[in-house]
This record gives sequence, structure tokens and C-alpha cells, in this order.
Amino acid sequence: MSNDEHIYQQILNAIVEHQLPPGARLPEDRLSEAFSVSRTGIRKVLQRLALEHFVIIEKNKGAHVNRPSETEASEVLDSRMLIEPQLIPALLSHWDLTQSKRFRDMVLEEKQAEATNQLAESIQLTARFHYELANLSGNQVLARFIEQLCYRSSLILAAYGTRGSVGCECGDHTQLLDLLDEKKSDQAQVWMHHHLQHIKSSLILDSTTDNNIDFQQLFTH
Amino acid sequence: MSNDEHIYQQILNAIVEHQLPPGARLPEDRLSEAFSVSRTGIRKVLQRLALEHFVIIEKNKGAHVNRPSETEASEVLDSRMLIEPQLIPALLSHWDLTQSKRFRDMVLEEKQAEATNQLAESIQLTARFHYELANLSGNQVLARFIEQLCYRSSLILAAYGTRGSVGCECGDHTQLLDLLDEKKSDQAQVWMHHHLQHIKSSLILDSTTDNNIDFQQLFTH
DNA sequence: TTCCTATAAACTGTATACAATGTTATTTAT
DNA sequence: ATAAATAACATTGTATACAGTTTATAGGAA
Repeated sequence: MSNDEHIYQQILNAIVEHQLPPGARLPEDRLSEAFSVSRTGIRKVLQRLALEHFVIIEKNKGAHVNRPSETEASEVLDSRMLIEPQLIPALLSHWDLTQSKRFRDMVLEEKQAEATNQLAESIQLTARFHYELANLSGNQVLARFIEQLCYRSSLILAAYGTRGSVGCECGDHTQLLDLLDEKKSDQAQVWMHHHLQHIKSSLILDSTTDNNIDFQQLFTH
Repeated sequence: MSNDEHIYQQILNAIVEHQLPPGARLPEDRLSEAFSVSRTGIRKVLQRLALEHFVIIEKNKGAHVNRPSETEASEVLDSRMLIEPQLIPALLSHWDLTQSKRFRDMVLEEKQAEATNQLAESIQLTARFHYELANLSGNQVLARFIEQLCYRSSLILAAYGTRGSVGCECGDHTQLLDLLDEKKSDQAQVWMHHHLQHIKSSLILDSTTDNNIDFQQLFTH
């Protein structure tokens, strides 16, 4: 892997795993010394992350981890609800026991990470489950897009997630795998839609976040 | 508009309008002197274009306009077929006479550009028709993605298009507008799917392109 | 103290320099 | 004349320098 790519992955992971929380500043000097490259290389990576909406770059103010707006959060989940279920027919044409086993192992890892409170691992695996499925559809263009949306979803959970967002998930990913094994395309699609809807519902999206407090209403009783 | 953004748009337009055909090299210093900025600014733009698949950057070899592979072409069109029809219900909820007029004007411009052989304008307007529709759906995330796919489609037409690809289009965009005016959601979705399928069918995707010639078969008679 | 202003520090934006790599042209030998 | 080898050139990769802007700090007046 090229060096740029390595730095990109490191920073992206840190963001997705909430090590770098939304709003965290990303000064070029600090990063360049951390990775022992010049600012040139860091800027390249930051600009890429900005295009992919993981960081925001403000002119003369530098980069910070994106704090997704509520509409952004909503739109990302809506996009996934629109696309991911539709990938299931194509996906099923590549589905066999080997794949089934692979994904079941993934779910096992997922549960284990959750049980041992390895939050970072848990987040990564949850996202990975979804975008590896998308990948099986065979359409690289859509798969890459879904991959991005999955990572952005992790960022969204960091900002608006509740305890229920990651954990319970109205019955876990195993249910989907069962449906896929039985080639129940329609039911699998419905399940996927419900699943994503559930995640979206678990978010706290009622515009009562810090920067938008209505003091008038708050103190007038 | 920031200067970077300006340069980006200029180069992107040139690519989309086939002024810079697939495979065309994009040397940094030539561009930097054309836009009278340093190579730094150019590299930034080129890297963005590379992430968006409009150009390819090869290490130590620089950038050239992407020549989409057949699978890429196929996947981009498939992606559009999957998404664009689905946007129609949401789109219809924002549809009114003002919008109808706006899009009918656009189609008029489109026809006019085509009639007067303004190929560049014609290409831009065809793409714009689709991504402005996507925009009306209200989901910015999906709309930006569709916008990119529309521009990539222009590049694909440059590589694999036939005379039929741009022009005839199995009845033009007006038909869709009529369906939208009548709020016939389902029929509009079907139309959109057919429309994109037609474009895809008009491409020459039979792997008999230059780099893949079977000389054995060609000279053994 | 509190607020405003002035100064200093930190950081980013852009250009340029130099090294590394790739490409082309020229030479030399067969 | 052709092919390989070498040298000259062109182009990219990366680091660094300097200017411009923002942010933090310190000092002084109300």
C-alpha cells in the first residue's frame, strides 16, 4: 500500500472509531510530525477526506472532523435505505455456502467485539458487514458508494447515536443471513429496509443540539 | 467561486464536453501556466478529478483523462438505472408548474443546441436535465452522486457512444415531463428505466477495443 | 474586574526548489 | 540499417520557505 493510502486509512479509522470525535481539529503540523512526512502529504490526505465528507476544511482555518448536520444524517440513512435493499437480488446470484460462512464468522467477531467492549472493532465490523454485502452485488461503483455511506454512518452515530443504535438492532445480522441462505429475496429486502429504518429511528434528530438552543423558550416559564 | 473551484470546473467541462478526450495527457506545468497558478494548485484539482474517476493518476507518470473500462461503463449506467427511477416519488412531491416550465425550457435549449450542432452545450444540457431532476428529490447526498454519474456518463459516451446515443433517445425528455405533470409516478419510473437502458444499449460494449485485439484470430484465415 | 486593543504565536495558502523517475534522442556496435 | 546503450530532457514527488490570516496572549483604560 502506498504511503498516502496508509495515512489516509489511519486517519479515517481514527475518525470512524470515534477516536477523533466530530469537531476535533486536525492541524497539519501535528499530523505531519506524527506520520513523519511533510505537510504536503498530509494536505493531500485531508483534502481527500474533505471530499468524502469525513472532515471539513475551512479556508485559513484548517481541517476538523465533520459534525454531520441532521439533514446530512437523515439523507445518508435514506440513501442507504434506497440502495442497499435493491442490491439483494444481484447479491443472491453470488450467494453460496462459502459466502454464508464468511459472513457468519463476521457476525461472530462482531458479537465478540461487542461483548468485550471493543467499541472500535465493533463499529468497524458493523460497517464492514454492510459494505461487504454491497460488494457481493458485483457493482463496484455502487459498492464503493455504499462503503462511503457506511463509514459516514459511523460518524453519524458518533454525533447522534444512542446506546440502542449499535447494540440491539431489532434482532441482529444473523436474521438476514438466514433469509439469504433460503434465497428469500423479497423478505431479505424488507428486512434490510427495516434494519436501516431502525438505525435511523434510534438517532436523536430533534434539533435540540447545543448550537441551536432556544433560550427564550428554555427560560420563559 | 474560489479559484480552485474555477479551475476544477474548467477542466471538468473540457473533459465532459470531449474537448479533452479519453486518454489525453494532463501535464501539470502546461496546466499551471494556462491557469497561471503554481503546480500546487493544479495538483490539488487533478487529485480531486482522480478521486471522482474523471482522470487517472499513475505514480511518476502523471494524469490523463480516464478511458472508462467496459465494466465501469456498464456499472455506471446500471447504478443510474437503479437509483434515478426511485427518486421520482420524492421528486413529484416538489413538482409544480414552475418546475415543469423550468425543465421544458431546458429541453428546448437542448434541442436547439443539438440542431445547431453545438455538441458541447448539448452534452452538458443532457446531463444537467438528469441531475437537476435528482436534485429536486431533496436528497442532496444522492443528488451529488447522480450528478457525478451523469458526468461520468458523458465520458462513457465519448468512449463508447454511437450517433444514436445522444440524439434520438427513443422519444425525448419531453415525454417524461408530460408524465410528471400528470403525476403518473409509476409510468415515469418505468420511462426513466427504459430511457437509461436505451442509452446503455446504444453503447458499443463488445470488448473489441484496441488494447484487446486477438491477433491470432485476426490474421489466421 | 471587565472590556477593548495591540502584539505575538500558531496555522494555513501558495510558490518554488531539488531529487527521483520516466521519456526521448543520440550514439555506438553489430 | 537495426538494436542496444547511454546521455539529455521533461515530468512528477516531496520538502521547504515565505506570506497572509486567524487565534491566543498580554497590557491598559474604564
